[in-house]
Amino acid sequence: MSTMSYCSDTPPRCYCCCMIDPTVSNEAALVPGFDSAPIALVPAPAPAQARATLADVGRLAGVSPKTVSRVVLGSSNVSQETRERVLTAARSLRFRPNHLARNLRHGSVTNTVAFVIGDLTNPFYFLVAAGIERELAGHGLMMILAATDDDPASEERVVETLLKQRVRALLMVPIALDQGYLEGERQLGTPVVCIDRPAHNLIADSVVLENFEGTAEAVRGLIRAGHRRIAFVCSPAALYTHQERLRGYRQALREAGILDSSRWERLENADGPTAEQSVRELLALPDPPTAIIAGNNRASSGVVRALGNRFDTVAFIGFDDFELADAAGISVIAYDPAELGRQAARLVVARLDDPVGPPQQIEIPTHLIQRGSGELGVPLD
Amino acid sequence: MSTMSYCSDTPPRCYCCCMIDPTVSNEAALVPGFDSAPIALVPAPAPAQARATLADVGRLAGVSPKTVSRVVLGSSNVSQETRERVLTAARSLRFRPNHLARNLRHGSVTNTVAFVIGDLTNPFYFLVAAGIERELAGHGLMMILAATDDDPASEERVVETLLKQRVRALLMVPIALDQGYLEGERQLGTPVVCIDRPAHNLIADSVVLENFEGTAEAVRGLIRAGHRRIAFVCSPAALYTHQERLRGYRQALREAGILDSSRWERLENADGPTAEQSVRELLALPDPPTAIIAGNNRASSGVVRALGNRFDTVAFIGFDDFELADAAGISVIAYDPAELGRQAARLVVARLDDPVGPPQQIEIPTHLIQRGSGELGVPLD
DNA sequence: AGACTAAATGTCAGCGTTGACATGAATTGT
DNA sequence: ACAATTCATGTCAACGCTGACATTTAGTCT
Repeated sequence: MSTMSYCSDTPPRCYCCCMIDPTVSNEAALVPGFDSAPIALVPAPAPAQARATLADVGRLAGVSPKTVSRVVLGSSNVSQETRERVLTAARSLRFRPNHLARNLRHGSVTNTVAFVIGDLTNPFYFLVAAGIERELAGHGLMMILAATDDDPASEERVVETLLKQRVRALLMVPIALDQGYLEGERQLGTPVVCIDRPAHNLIADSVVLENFEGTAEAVRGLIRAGHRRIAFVCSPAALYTHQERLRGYRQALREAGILDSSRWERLENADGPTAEQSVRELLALPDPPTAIIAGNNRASSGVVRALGNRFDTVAFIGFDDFELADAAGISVIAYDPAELGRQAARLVVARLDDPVGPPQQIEIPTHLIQRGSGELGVPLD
Repeated sequence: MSTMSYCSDTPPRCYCCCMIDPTVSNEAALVPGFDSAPIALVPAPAPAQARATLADVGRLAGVSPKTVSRVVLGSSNVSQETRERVLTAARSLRFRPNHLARNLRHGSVTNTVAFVIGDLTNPFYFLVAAGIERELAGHGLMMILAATDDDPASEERVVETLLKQRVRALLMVPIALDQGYLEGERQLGTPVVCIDRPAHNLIADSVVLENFEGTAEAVRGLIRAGHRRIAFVCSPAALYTHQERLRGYRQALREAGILDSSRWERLENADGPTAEQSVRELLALPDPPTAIIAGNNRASSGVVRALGNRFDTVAFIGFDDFELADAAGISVIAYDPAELGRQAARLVVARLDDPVGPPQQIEIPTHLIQRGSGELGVPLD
């Protein structure tokens, strides 16, 4: 059948070293820059029965493949009698039109839109994906999900693979510092829409949150409630979103005459444990903060853990809503992640329609949900 | 360019009635059963510059398309000098091999595996998807996500669309009551792997949770702690998973001599509010339960809300872990959703390797995480 | 030198589909 | 009754790519 050697006689076998895809032929050794993925594909199964084509159906129905094609596409120029004969034949052969061939014929335009995410385990992106999926489905487009594991180098590799599959458009959460490698593709007509952060060195549409204003407004509320020592706990400042939120935080403080807040800023790491640690440190200060802002949902988890029973002595507002925040009475700066996805998908569709219009940037509004934790006043010292 | 009429002069335009895909030609009216989706596609953009093909690159480099193909595939039978000339030409034309054409040539076998989910907004499936994506990526396969919105009728429609795209395999959370419509496709060599619940009328591999034993073991623990009035709150009993968990619950009670538990079973609806309501009702009984089992994570949310401050008087164990359950000290029957996805993806790969082996069913182990809420004893009456 | 091998490259066909165009039959108009 | 029109169907080529096979060129061996 095919010449394969395995390192084990019985399944489960090793697929990383033993498998050679017979459909790729033994020519395939893959060249960097083109088919760079150093991954052996699993072999195609040997089908007991071949898949029926238009020609097969035509043969059975006694008509030409073209007539079958007409029936399948619903052309009106087919006699009722022929149509029925063809449909019967098609059903009996379990015919299913081959969209690869159709798309090739039509200039290799597919209905697939890729969504490239860094970290698949962040529930935030899932809700975004849900919004995208739904919006795209309404336009006959399918969403393909690809992850880059937050690895900038992997981003280009993944995108390259997707482009070879001729995806119709790209939706992405930019990870790499430079998306310039996509400029050529954009000129070839592939829309690129960035989500949550803007692209660099690439003319692309984008959908971002009201990071600056949302955070500033929350901090202004704390200040109005009398707080002066307000901490900001978050992930590395390098990320666009966190930059913006930090800017918003500082802006609100500045308005209140607090010019240097570096003492209350903890920006090192997004992971729960570290945010948790930061909060413990802050609370151990001789003049601990009376209010805390968490820059994202992971930081919020950390803050919740660190506050423990001191929960009603320190005001707290988190950016991003999370499950059970309502039950716990935690105030958050919230927004609709699905709306983010929906708007991004809309931009894709708009861009497919008008490839040359000026780039658009949509800002998804945020709003403060008051549940108690953010409305605490300043404790009497 | 193309003959399109819009119902509005300026974007954003209506894409549901105005758009005709010029690539699909005006023949396209779509026939039920084949291209049934009643959705007009967005038009292909008019690229400023055409996409380069092997022939274009060959022309520029002064060689035949086949030689370019050899270079791209990394064949060794190309002189170093030619190789470089070709690579230069390819880069300057921004050449990118067309996988549609390649796949067509190779018998329409793609590297795309579809994951069909009912409800995209359930974070559980996202973690599963993450596991799938990662495992598949290791085998050179991409994951395409499709949602059915928990609509059984939509399932077949979505699957049909995917099959026309010639996905390599199907991963699905079965929603419809019958997957028999896939039997033909399976015989054609497309592996089908069911996740979380088994398929009906279809020989398919599946990955499910240790629903029965996990629940039974949790209930046994409650019984050992002295509980006799143990409630079970969950979604409709029709779902396989909930059936199994309910069975496990009843089994453990039966072992303790409690033969009729219907009084403590609340199975109506998975949504938080309703589970919440159920718990309130249970607690209002003259002989309220001293322990509660929640059948899934949504029910758990409801229970948490309903318990409120009575949290330390009623023992509680939820099926499925959830964010901040640790901070809240809630005991859960947990498992690794990513592992579910990983194993499912492994089954896909194994099935691609051996299409005819006997169907496999993998059970993902669950384990009780004790955090306090499930270890409460029986209050003194 | 002539036969023989290996390496580099080319020619061709076909994967399944559908536009463009052609053909033949039935229907219409005058 | 005959051209003009409409309808049903067929033929062919091409989308981009790569296996199978053919050809050319350079290099090796006796």
